[in-house]
Amino acid sequence: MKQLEIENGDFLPKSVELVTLTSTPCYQPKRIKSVEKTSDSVKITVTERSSSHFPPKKNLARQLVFTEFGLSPIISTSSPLPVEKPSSEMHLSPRSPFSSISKSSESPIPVPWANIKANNGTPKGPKQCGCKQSKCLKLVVHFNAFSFQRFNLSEISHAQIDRYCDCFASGEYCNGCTCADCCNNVENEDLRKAATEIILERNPRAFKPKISSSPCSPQDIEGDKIDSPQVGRHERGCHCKKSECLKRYCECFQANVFCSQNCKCVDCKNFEACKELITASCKEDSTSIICKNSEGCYGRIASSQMDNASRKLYKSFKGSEGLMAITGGDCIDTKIYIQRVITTTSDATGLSGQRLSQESRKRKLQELPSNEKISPSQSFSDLQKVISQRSSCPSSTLSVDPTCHIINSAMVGSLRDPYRLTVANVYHLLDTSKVCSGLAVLAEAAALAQAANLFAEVKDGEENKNGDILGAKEDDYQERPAQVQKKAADDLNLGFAAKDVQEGRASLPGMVGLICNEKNKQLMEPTSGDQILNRNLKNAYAEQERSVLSSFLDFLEKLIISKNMKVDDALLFPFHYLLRVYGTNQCVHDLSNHPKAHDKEKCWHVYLCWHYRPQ
DNA sequence: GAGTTTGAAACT
DNA sequence: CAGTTTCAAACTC
Repeated sequence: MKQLEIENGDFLPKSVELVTLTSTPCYQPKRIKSVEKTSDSVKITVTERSSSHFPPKKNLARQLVFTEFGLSPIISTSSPLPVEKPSSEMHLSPRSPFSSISKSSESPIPVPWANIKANNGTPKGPKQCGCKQSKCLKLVVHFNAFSFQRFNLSEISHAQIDRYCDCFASGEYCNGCTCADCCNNVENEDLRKAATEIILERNPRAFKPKISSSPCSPQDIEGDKIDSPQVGRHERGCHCKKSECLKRYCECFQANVFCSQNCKCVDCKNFEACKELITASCKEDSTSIICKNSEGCYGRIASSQMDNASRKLYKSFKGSEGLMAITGGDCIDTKIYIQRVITTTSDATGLSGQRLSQESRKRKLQELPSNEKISPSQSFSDLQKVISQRSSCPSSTLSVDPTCHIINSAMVGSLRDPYRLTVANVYHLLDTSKVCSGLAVLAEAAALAQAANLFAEVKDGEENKNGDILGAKEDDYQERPAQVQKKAADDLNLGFAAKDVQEGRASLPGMVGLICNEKNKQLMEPTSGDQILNRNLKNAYAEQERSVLSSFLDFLEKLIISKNMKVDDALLFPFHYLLRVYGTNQCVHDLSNHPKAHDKEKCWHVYLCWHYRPQ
């Protein structure tokens, strides 16, 4: 344990001592164990975590030398490896630009709390901490002079609020605070800097903004200025469990950003679809400005059934690589939409209040085959991309966010009602799993439709050239090994078709295989069979998913309007889709007369087999 | 204003 | 990685 004299003798205290109880030669997080202050010295005791690769050396002293203008180089007395310096630099000083500006009433900085009012409606003004045990130096801060210098004002204006000592976090000294035993002042500048250094060393990103800027969606630009989007999202995401991300406990909510994929929150309501609710929530406590950032949140939906639903949704649209390649885009709204769908249907099942324990989730995940262990964000991302095509689909007649205003309208006048109850009035009869089943069926249907189109194209083309060739090729196909047919069906996500093929009763004799055959020969003669298949089916994937999801949105729109839905009506989605695509009731008639009419899903399959039967 | 709740971060 | 502890703000009464 050593003590080093302060270089500038006029700068108190005279010595600063940093003691590491354990240390490693490499960078390891440290913890401030204690801070002892005497009249002429300060001792900061930190512990460093041991590393399995580098057994700790105990009682390794590290010394910090403080000068009036900052920290001198850290001397690591026995470390053979260089200590990893934080990527960011701290230049906290009593006269830091941020400090001087933000404290001023004339500050041009729109400090986060500028618009925050206490519950009694009186402006809180610049935050004043009330720390009692941390000496206003402990724990990580997320906003400081460095970030101020580095990021522009519009970025930092979005509330880099921290739960810990706000004064320290903002690079300011405590002034007029109610804190106890405060070390965040001029007299303890050395301590302050040491703490900062340690925090940075433990986490080089600690002083970087938690809320990052990100592009807003096009519709965000709309609307009045007051509701202009709060650009950005929480970098690390929140983990709220009880607040539904609608209270200021939630860092995202507090920072005026919607929850994002980074979040691991439960029962999240902090996404755009709940804008009205958020507005209401904010109006109630008058503590926040509403934003329109369209970053949806994939906060976990607190329902085991929902987990299943998510998986089903994903499964329905699994195999969308083709679409991914085509779309490539990232429409933010789609996340919101899906979440809204999931959330509301989850609510409808009455399970929204039930939280799926991590244990349960884990178990569920383990139950899945390895190839189905889809991370929520992964499936969500896929769905997002799929639906994003909807807005670019020329045939779409829907608004960008058709249900949003409907939901919101329903909320008008009952803004204080829990979102769950309001929406449940619309969705309460919906059965999530059945809707998902409908989606799965539709995915198959659309794939078939697309396959049929391809088939027709190929057929027409061939007939123009040689009317006899097609029949011959179809005959050829029927003689191909069943594995090839199965592969084609699988790749088109034609579950039932694949099954039929396996069972030796190909419901669509020759069609898929023929398409593959033809396309193979036309485009990809020299490549492998799998490659050929994949390329040929790309467009089919895209059309399949686009069609289904577009239709599903229509369906939901109608569903929301209808208040007399029966549970089984969720299965009407395929029919809705069929009617939309073909504009006929013939399918319904055919299905109702079918021996398997009692099973709507099977009927749907049967109908498709009939509809696309070889002519 | 006191007590409770909440969730981030630290810690084990 | 999961559970626990610490902490300070948010919230409730």
